[in-house]
Amino acid sequence: MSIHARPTLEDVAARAGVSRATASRVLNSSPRVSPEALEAVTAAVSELGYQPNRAARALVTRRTGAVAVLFSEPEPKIFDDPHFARLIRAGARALADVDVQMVLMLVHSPDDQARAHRFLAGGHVDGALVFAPHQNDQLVSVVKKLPLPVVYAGKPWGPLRGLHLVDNDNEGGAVLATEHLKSLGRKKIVHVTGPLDELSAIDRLSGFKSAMGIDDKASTKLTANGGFTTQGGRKAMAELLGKVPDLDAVFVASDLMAAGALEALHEAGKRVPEDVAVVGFDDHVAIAEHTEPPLTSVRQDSDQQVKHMVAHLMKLVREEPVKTKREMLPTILVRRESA
Amino acid sequence: MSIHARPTLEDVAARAGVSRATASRVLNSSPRVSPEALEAVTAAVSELGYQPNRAARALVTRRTGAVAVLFSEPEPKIFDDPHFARLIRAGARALADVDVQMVLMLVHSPDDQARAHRFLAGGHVDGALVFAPHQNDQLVSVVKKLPLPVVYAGKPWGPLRGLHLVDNDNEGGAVLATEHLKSLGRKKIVHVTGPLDELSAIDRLSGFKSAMGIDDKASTKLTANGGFTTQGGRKAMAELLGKVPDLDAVFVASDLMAAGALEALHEAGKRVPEDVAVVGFDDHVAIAEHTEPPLTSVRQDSDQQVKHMVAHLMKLVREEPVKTKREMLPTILVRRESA
DNA sequence: AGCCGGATTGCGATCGTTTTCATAGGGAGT
DNA sequence: ACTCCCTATGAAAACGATCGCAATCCGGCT
Repeated sequence: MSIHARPTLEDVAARAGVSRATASRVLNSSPRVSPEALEAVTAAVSELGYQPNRAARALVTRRTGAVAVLFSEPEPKIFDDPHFARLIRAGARALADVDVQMVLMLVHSPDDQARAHRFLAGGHVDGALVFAPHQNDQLVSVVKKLPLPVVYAGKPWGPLRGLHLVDNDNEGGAVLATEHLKSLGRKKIVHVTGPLDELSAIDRLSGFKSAMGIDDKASTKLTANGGFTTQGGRKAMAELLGKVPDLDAVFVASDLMAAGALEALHEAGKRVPEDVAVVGFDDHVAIAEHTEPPLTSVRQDSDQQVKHMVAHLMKLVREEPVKTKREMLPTILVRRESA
Repeated sequence: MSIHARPTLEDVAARAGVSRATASRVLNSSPRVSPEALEAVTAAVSELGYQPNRAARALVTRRTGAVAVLFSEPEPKIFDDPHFARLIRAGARALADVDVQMVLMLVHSPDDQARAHRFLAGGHVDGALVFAPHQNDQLVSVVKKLPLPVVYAGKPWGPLRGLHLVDNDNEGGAVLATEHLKSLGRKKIVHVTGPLDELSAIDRLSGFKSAMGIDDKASTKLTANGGFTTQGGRKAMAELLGKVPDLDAVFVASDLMAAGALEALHEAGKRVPEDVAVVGFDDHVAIAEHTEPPLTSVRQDSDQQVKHMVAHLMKLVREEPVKTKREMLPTILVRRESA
């Protein structure tokens, strides 16, 4: 063992005066080790600054200690939407916490899909976290038929049976928002939706409808699509001001759109919240706290969501039993000044 | 070999009627293989859908086939600045292209630094790409003393000797922008800087000063710090309008700030570009094309930058000779309507 | 004293590659 | 025909961990 070579388990064992096997058992916290052995090995490990060789371990355990994180999202969104950065960050954190490598793949083109498929099928990772909210996402169909543990963020489009996922309670959050507006005494409440090829947007719309006690036909008169972008939110709000001149409250399905909606309201000379009360969704602090006025919003905790996804995935990877295939995370209303 | 087990090199060799060694040589494109062997093995590989086992390879080559991508940035920025998403995306793409796994680490707290240090020292990756623009970044000092190939994005703070980096020509770009404004006949040109603990911001300021032919003292009268945020850009612009009432052009050190600056100019009743010409920096399309009016900006190609960083790093990893330790990427001016 | 059984331990095989070294094969040169 | 050399190949030894199996130790019983 030269000075510069990293110590191996063999070195640790020698130093601790035990065999490789025993040292290994200590590292994997097996119960079948004597207290003395445990202590000796632990000491040796820290004295030598030993770190297990991932490759060697992976070779024999047939686990890579890495998971793929797949984002399927059209180009422009990734750049604009701060939600992504947040999710990526949460993923990096949560995976690092369990000492698993995160392999990030951004999948857009069919080329990317092919690459992702090859990579996943190649057994380079133990599992995958998939963020693919859109309708007919090819990535989902590709991933589905792979013999690989997968946990989805939110509901992917298509049949859900057999899929593992962690979703936010979009519908419940929308009900919360709408009820809040009603409780303020608002009579004419409208809704700016997200793109209706995303189930989160659809669920928020359902929540709105059910809290309002209206059906599809009635709801088209009270809603407009803002596409989850600031510009879209602005336009949708303007549209609604035209369709429903006497509106006095609006539930906007994302904070990004709400920022746009506020601009449109200001331009139309409406005061918030006096004339029109506004509730957003996401509780994206960087946005919600800096709008004029600060935005009341439904909080969905992405950090928690990702953390749960990771925990769930790791169970699947270790083939531990999971109680539920689908987890639903609660949402809460955060009051600021806009409603 | 059961149906479900992935084929090994042994299987490929058997099918091709050669030995493991020869098959391996084909996979690593060694020159010492006969054309027939090459063909037979290639065929066998594709028939079996063989994919080499990374762990086994890593074990013997002592290379992991993974590199770390480290971002050191205070929390809020990561969420707001679209530049990050772009860099991450470019990194994912460029690394996937060379079939290397990207391990993303976002490093903020001292805790994160410790974790990163442990991880990097643990030999879990072959090298690292480091994005750490700020002064006195602990991450840089940690990374520096590791015996690990590292390529920096832009100049890290501190002594540069021995460091490998790929930088954009910030100074040149700033000169380009300023000269352009001069060539439009503008007489009173001011500059909104980025945070002066980032060398990119400093370099852009130097470019401005040298194109204007002014010294430090003169420059403080003509500049204000916008901190690379939209809000900051707005405030800085307002400040400059106060300090230099007769200004007729402004070079803003980032598009994000330029968006803020435009708002401030509109509020002050200035027309762009008639009263005040504006040039941004980054050519961040999602911003520059949607401002009012569309923004003339200096393009720095982040995709290229990252691609070069990856190429450079891979050379270091393979211990190939590199001609220059430092690469400088050119910038160009993209004209739109603001100047 | 002899035997039994549970708790610890170590031996050695194993994972799937790369790589060194020795060998076989086959012109070319004498 | 014999050597010489160069090319293509294969046998086998790594790489550093995990884990099944057998061996050892020890106290407690008979």
